[in-house]
Amino acid sequence: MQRRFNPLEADARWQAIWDERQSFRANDASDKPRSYVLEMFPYPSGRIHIGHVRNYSMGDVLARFRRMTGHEVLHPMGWDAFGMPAENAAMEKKVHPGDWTRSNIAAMRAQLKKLGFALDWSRELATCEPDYYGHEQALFLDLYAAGLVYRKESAVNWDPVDMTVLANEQVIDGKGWRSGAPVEKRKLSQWFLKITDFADALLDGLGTLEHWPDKVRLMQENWIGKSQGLQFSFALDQAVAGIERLEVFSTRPDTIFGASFAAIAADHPIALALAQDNADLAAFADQCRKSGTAAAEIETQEKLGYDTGLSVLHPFDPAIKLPMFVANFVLMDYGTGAVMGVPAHDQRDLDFARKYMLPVPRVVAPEGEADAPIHDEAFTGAGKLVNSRFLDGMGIEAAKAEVIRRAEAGGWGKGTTVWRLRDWGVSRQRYWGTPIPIIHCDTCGPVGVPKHQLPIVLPEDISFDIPGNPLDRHPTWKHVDCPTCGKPARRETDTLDTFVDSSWYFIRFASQPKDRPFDKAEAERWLPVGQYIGGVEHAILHLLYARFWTRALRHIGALDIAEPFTGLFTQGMVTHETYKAADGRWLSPQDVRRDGDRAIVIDTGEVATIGRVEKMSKSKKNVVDPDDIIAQYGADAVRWFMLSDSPPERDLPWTESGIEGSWRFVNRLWRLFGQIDAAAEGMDKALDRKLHQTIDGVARDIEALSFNKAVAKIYELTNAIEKAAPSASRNSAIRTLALLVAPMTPHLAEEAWADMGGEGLIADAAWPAVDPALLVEDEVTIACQVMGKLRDTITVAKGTPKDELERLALAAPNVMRTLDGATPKKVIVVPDRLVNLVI
RNA sequence: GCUGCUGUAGCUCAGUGGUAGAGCGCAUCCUUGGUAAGGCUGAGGUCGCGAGUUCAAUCCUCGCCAGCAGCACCA
Repeated sequence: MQRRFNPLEADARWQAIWDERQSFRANDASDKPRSYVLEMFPYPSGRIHIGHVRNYSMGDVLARFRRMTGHEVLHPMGWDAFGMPAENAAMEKKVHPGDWTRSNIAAMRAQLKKLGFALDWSRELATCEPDYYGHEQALFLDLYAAGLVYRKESAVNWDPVDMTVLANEQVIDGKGWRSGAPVEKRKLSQWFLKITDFADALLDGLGTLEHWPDKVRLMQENWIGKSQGLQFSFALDQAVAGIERLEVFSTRPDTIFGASFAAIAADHPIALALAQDNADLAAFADQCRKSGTAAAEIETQEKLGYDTGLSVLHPFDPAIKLPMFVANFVLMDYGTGAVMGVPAHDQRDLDFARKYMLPVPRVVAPEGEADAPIHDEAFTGAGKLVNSRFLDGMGIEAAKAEVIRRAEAGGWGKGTTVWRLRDWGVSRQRYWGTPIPIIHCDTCGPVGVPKHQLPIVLPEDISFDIPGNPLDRHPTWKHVDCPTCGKPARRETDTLDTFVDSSWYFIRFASQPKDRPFDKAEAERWLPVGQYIGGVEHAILHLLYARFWTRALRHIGALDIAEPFTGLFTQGMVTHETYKAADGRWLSPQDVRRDGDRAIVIDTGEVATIGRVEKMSKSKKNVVDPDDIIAQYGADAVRWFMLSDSPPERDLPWTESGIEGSWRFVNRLWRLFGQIDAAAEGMDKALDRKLHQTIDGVARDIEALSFNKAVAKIYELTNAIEKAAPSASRNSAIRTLALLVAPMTPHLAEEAWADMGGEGLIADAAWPAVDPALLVEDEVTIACQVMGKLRDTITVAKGTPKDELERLALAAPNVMRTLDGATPKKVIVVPDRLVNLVI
């Protein structure tokens, strides 16, 4: 039996069988332990890319492994189907966003199926269908009723040519990415979700997420940005436009006696008022607004200020007057838009003070350094308060508490927590999204759509011929009667941010009744998601929003889960070399042939420049199409390559030789599977031991998502089996090997299993049991060292006593030669490990 | 600037307080009736650098260097 493994034929055959038997359908009624394995659902851009293949291969290995270890597994797939690319396609190609999206979904579904993933397709959903977004509207109304949704004016990036709102990343150098027109800031009334109500809970919750990468937790922590301090007010020495006090926030109220100036943002109400009749100040403020916020600019930007000529009075001593500046480093949208400047203990304030020759009084100092002058570096370390009247001698924390206490007693300040996190603006002035289920009535104001009228379905007859929001200019769609008073009213024409769609899809996967978003009890049986796998680019927004949404649902009693994803894994990208032609054009890998260290352009024979290894992207042309690769090598070789080599959290460089190596290995396995020798007898203890160590190790590695380690162990086992002489042990090892690779190369494994006469499908088989007795070696190799240097080794039975080891080591030929008759001064014996002789 | 991660063979990575490993690549040879291949053998490593702990450090500790990533005038 030496026929070749033919993946094209075998892949399709097994996929059809799994489909037919509904092998991967999750059983809601099962009493097995449950395991919810989820990969971030894709945006239906039209084609699966290699990054998806890597992501879903990892999830699939885990899902299949969990099935083999007796779990009832939920492993679903769906489509994050709303969003701008569909509208862009509509404008460029004159196709309806719905048609475009649905045909993309069909194409990508077919691609995914060709990879043989163990998915429960019966739960497939697309967020652009009314039977999904209608339920989302219901949830939105529930949150609205609970006071977690509100409306307020907010500035947006407005593209005056496309007549549309742009996301921040669509604004390039102040211009719209598509139109190139200068972007305007416009104030629009928009809907917000009160994520800030949960800021503390979301921050605290991070502590419970032990199976999340530290870096993601840290990123969320930074994003939430909790700072505690004192918010207090300075009295102004003269009122400006009726404003008599300046509110500031400080995390270092202990340094209040070190303040030597106050600074306000260019957009601060006081600055705006003063600029009315001060052209210089107005010009300065304009300059501040223009300066960029890019990291590089911030790094080099000089601290600039404009002296208002006004002063503020120190709250503990009105005799102390501090000058008030407008400064370019104070941000209006953080805290109160005003700060107290303490140059000795804040670097920015110090830079500023040096420039404007302001005093730099030191108020915190380590023991004995009270008089140490401040030079170019602000002192932010620990110490005791000095030059601070009643605070002198206190530690920093005690001083903070004391200042807050006195401020609260005096009624001019309050201990406060300031968050970087803002409420979540969910309004998008676009067509291809979930319509916000609100009706605006001149009499009643905004009114939630009654639930029985849901879903509010997007109108189909729209056009993208002219700029602007098609919903807003649709002739009839927005005209409805007010559900409360019956008078003519208007629908909200904004749609929801697509991050709302992805904030609860994992719940809908777990339970999808027709008449409501989900069944509480049913969803709670599957949730939370035990293992979530996706790209680190979603580390902040998607994951934070989903966490918020889950908590909000708990708040309204809809679902009693605190955290949606107890386990999170962020996988690395798939990268590829880049190639450039002599004229600077990017070349695709198909156009280039590798020849040793050089890359040759196939058509012309020219030498191409080999560039950096980068994330695959269309612009650099360094993409490979999964379809091509699958057609060439089959699904299993692709899956195997995705799992081997690089640790999953790191980037994986795609190489031609790598995929070829995987293909060769698949064939090597196939040949090996054909080598069961019915006539062979006898045990091979060493092989048995290797087998059981591998079963154990691979299981641990898969549980830890260390797929590359599992792959390495399977390579080792394969080597060992190939080298072993025929025996009953070897036959058994070959059979077991099929089980070990079943989660990774399932088509090959099924084929081999059938060939070997295995019972049923290998997809339904159990993970092989480990014999613990075989995990330990009974013979060990002992290192024999002289002065810590290895001179010889001896092989002995495990547990050989110390004195015996010492005797054997002294007799080892190379040891004797090295000792050359000398008597060891000291002998170190570590049983089962080594003997070290010190002379 | 702050935080985190990484540094082991040409490449991608396992690994361990005590003999340094795999895949790919490379070289030699064999096979050409497993053949869009298969196999034998082999070369190749101051385990980033420096110090400390230890009988013994690639591994533990400290310092440094390099690369990558995230955050960032956040008061």
